[in-house]
Amino acid sequence: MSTSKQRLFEATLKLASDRGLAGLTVDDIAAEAGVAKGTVYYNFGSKDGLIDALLRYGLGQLAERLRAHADEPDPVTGLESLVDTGLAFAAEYRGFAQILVSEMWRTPGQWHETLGLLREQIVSIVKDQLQRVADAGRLPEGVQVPTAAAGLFGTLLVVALDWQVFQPHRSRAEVRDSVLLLLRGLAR
Amino acid sequence: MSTSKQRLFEATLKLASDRGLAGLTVDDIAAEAGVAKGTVYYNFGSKDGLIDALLRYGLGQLAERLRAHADEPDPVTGLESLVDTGLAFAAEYRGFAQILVSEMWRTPGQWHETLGLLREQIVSIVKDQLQRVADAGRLPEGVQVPTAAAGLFGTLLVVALDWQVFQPHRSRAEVRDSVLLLLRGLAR
Amino acid sequence: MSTSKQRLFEATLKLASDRGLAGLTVDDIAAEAGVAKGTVYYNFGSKDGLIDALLRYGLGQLAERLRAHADEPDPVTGLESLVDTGLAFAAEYRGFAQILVSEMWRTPGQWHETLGLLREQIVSIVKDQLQRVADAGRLPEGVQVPTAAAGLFGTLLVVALDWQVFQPHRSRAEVRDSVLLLLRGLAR
Amino acid sequence: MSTSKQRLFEATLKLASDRGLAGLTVDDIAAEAGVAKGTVYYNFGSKDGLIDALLRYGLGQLAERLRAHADEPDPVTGLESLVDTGLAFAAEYRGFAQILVSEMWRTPGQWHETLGLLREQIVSIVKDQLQRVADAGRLPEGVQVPTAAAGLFGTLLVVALDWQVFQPHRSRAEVRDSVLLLLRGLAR
DNA sequence: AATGAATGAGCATTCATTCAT
DNA sequence: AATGAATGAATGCTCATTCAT
Repeated sequence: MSTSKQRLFEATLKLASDRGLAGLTVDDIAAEAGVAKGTVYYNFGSKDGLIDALLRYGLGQLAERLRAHADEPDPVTGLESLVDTGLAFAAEYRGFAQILVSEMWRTPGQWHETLGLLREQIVSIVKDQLQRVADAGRLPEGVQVPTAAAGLFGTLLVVALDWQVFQPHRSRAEVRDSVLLLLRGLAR
Repeated sequence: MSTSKQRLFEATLKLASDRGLAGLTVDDIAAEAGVAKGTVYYNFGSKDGLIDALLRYGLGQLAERLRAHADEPDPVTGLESLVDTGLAFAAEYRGFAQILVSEMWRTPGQWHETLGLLREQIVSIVKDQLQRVADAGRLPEGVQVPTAAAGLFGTLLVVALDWQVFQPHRSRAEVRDSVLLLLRGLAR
Repeated sequence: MSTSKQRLFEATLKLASDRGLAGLTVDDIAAEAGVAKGTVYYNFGSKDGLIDALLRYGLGQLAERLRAHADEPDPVTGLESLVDTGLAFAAEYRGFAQILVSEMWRTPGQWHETLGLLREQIVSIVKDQLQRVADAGRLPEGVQVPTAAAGLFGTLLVVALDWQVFQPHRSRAEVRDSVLLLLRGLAR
Repeated sequence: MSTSKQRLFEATLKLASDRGLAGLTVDDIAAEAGVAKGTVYYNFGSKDGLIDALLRYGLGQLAERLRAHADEPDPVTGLESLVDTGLAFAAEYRGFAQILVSEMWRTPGQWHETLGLLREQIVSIVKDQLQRVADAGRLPEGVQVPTAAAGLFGTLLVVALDWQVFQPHRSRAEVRDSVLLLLRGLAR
């Protein structure tokens, strides 16, 4: 990836953490990245194009990290590891998580299509891990894996943000453990 | 409440469902409500004033409905009832749920203060209900009630929206049951 | 017509005479008219909208003036009078004539549709006058009235502009007479 | 002429037919020509330089064609032949004719100086031909040759474009004949 | 001789807000 | 209590031009 693109991604993420996507101007992004405004349009065509590319890039990174735990032998441990990874990612890229939660469920939002596809990707990883837990007979009867996966994804996102925004005094370990406790409720 | 205010609330909610708060103009809101633009400023002082009042109004309604189940004798049944009510509210006022999820965790968001107060109110209701479950010894050991309450609030919001936006074919009953199943995992 | 609209028409015409339509900025038009930039958008929706309205307004004025000579008893005199009126109009509203000649034959130009309709209107007036000349047996045999009308309209426009731009030293009377001489060639 | 220059001329002409000069970007021209944007600046120094060179090139071609009929023995036949050639040129290079008519009478237009010189060249050829007709005593008395020449040039341009844009169904022969009929009116 | 990534001044447009009625 | 014409700061975007390769 070109230096300009990388710098613009980083600048966008940094500013989005502070102000959200709505209050983000191309002027500011370019200034923060240390490039001219035109560079945004040369590389991404539009502000939307930049955000779209950023979403794909960021969610790609997340997917990669989440997949890294797929080969854990114990399915429940793997699921816990997945949760831990998700939390760590949200903490590291808070701006990104805020973008996701702001835009993901906006009906015809400008990036709805992109987000739908990316969500499918992530949810699918969670689903696979949950399925392994289910196959091991460690999910309560009646739980539908696809629904549970979608729910778990959203919950993780929201819990991570709630922690950062409203309970910043809590340690990451505390939050991770409380989510894991909830998950543990699932296991017989 | 005056007719104009009521009409403006309804118009805002309707439009927010389609476009989110960011893409909402005072012109559009006034047109949808069938009043002149000046009326918004006469009644609420500013666009932010309108949104702020709308948030207080909507969350007040939600709090009222949630509290209605506080006197259920069995705490677990009460918790389930609370979830059911939350889902129903989100389905009925989708635009409102979208506003919440879009704005709630935006750090210096324009309505951050208002939302923080309102969130506290709702989370507190959930917390009370969860505490009753804990007091009855039906929560897994180690679960911290305040954390769990915040998490449950966010999860409910997110699951409801995910249902409406990405899985509209599913019936409300299905979604409710799957959330309840997860909750049931908590109970021994 | 509102004051703002009128002022914007006049300002646009004035500036278009100096710089043509291409080099015209909304900032400059608004400043010249003594209104805020937003007023352009409030009244006309866009820069194109302003130009479009201006074309309709200006061509309407021209049509009105041209029709004023329709009741001249002698058809050839009427035609000469029409030419004279056209020249006077072009001299008075040079900017308008420049807009017309710049945009009229631009294939998918932004105002192509509007211009086509308006051209039809003017050409039709010329056509009626020419038809009266033809009915009086004073057109050379074989001349097709519709074609001749379209040609006369364009010629008038171009001769008027050529006079103003490249031969400003010539008096209006001279130019009028030379065009009339050409026309007189038509008459037996 | 280098290949790049030729390709850029052709590309500019092609695009100008569709969009006029104003809506023409260096990006588009270079893309259409199949060269890099920098090549325009390497060869012509600026966009204006390219247009300027194109105008000289195109009008040179036209002048060459028009002069080819100067040795026709009968002056009226020569004039008719000149008209025919002009129409044919406009039909072949419509984009060029559109550029001319759009820019020729724009007062301080960017290429005003160049266009003035070139116009003089063409008008001079027409003037010579008309003078021969006048010398043969076949112009109505009182017609001033310089004025008539300027008028004929503009008329030809405008009639040709009107035909292409608003009356494309008419055959070229028809248009030629109707212009010639008008001219014939000039002859005793 | 040619390239194309990068630039930044300039522009059309949006929209919350004001105020005279 | 309500209106809507007018405002102007703010913003996304365009495009001719430059320059290192």
